[in-house]
Amino acid sequence: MFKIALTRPWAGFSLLNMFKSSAVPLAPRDTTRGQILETALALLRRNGFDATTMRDIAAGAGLSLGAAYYYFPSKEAIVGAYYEYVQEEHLARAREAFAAAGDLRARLRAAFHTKVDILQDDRRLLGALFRYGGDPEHPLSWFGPATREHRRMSMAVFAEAIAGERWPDDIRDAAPTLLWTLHMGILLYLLYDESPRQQRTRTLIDAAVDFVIDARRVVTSPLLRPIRRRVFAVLVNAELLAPASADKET
Amino acid sequence: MFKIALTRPWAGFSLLNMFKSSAVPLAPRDTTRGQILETALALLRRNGFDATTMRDIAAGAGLSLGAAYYYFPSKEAIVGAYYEYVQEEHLARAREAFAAAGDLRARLRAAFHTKVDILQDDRRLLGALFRYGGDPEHPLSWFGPATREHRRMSMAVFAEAIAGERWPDDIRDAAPTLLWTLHMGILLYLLYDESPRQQRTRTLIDAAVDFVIDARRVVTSPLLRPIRRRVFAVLVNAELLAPASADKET
DNA sequence: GTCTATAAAGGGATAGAC
DNA sequence: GTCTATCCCTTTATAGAC
Repeated sequence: MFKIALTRPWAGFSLLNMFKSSAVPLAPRDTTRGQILETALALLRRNGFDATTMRDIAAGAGLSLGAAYYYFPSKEAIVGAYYEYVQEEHLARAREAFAAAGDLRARLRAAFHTKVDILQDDRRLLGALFRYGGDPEHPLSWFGPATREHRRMSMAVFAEAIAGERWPDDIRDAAPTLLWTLHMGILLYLLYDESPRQQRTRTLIDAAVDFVIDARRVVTSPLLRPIRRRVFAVLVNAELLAPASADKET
Repeated sequence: MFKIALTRPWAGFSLLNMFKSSAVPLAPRDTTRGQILETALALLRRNGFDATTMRDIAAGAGLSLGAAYYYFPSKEAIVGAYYEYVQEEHLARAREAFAAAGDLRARLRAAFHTKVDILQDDRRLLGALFRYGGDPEHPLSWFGPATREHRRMSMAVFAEAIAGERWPDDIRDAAPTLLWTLHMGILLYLLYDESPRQQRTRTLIDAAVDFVIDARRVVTSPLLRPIRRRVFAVLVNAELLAPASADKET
């Protein structure tokens, strides 16, 4: 098993590492790998995960089945490559929007809307990714240890969105995680949103951001400090929140 | 296709209807169906969804493959039957705990803990159910239209937990949905909880309930009424919350 | 009506020739 | 790197025994 694996491009790497080590953004048309990815994503978007077979993908890319498996160890790996692309694209688009700037409300809206911009037409594919969330062992699970780095990068976008505002330290630490959680909820909503052009998700985002702005005043109130303390302590203890970072020089 | 289907016990029913119409609780050992279910659940619990084949199940129950398919249209249907069982069991156990009563804190704890009691040893199986959540069309999706009745029943347990307390009407309407959402989050946590006997999930539940008790005071405050109103309006509009029931005679 | 036996289709994945 | 051939499994469907 090991010997054989070494003859393949993804040998010795976890699925995840493979995606990350691809210097290629998503689909450079001139490589075989790029052709497979492009074909696969078109098919996956159109027909969903189960209805798209590796045989379809190989045929669409003008290759044999075995050749497709040479480039991707599994169908899941192809979906994983798409996930990497989404992450990079979100960071890029959000930063662009942040540069145009605006107040906190505008930045938060941008953080959520750019993500939905990217995912809006790929809801069936999103649903395919969702399935791995139930398996802690799976390298593609959104909540598993294997994707910790993914989550960290995803949360970093929200950290950038709220940077430059004055926050109590504990809230600044917790906010990216809380916003990421909200964003996961919004993505679940998007999955089920059958309104034209997913307008309802857009409306929900704006309302959710308004709520966050409102909640900011309430939650930062000194009156609620005891509750806040206790809640954060519980979340840290449950490993749902990173421990407070004391190293904040500057 | 139609003619053949009519000779089978699940003919003319959706997958979901089939589960619901089963007068059998879960596994009455003396029926063939019960034997299949019992065998299947033992295998699914031990080996997970993908590693358990219909051939294993049939063999374990001392039947042919075809016979297994006679009773269950698919492997998913077997998992679905388990889901029905969980629902009924939760209602029964929670009601028993509610009868022993106690204050709101005790009742809320009971509502969450009884659910975890039932699911604790079946985390791999839970993960298998999770996968359908990404597919709005799937009859077993936890968030799809096909399982609306399931959710309603699940929320009803939480409605019973908070019954008998004094609440503002809008909060009484919203609370079961909010508690159900919290409970889904806790189940996700349970899925990933590798601590001995899932002690961390138990701790999280207790803390979450404490938070709900705390939050009750804050959220019902007249000062927050404007925010509350706006949030509930948004959630109703997003169809995440049922419209306020004005028909509350008595 | 209930079940067995079996086959065939479809698809993920791998082996090994070239 | 690419192909063909093949394995294995799920699932559907059918014929027919009891």
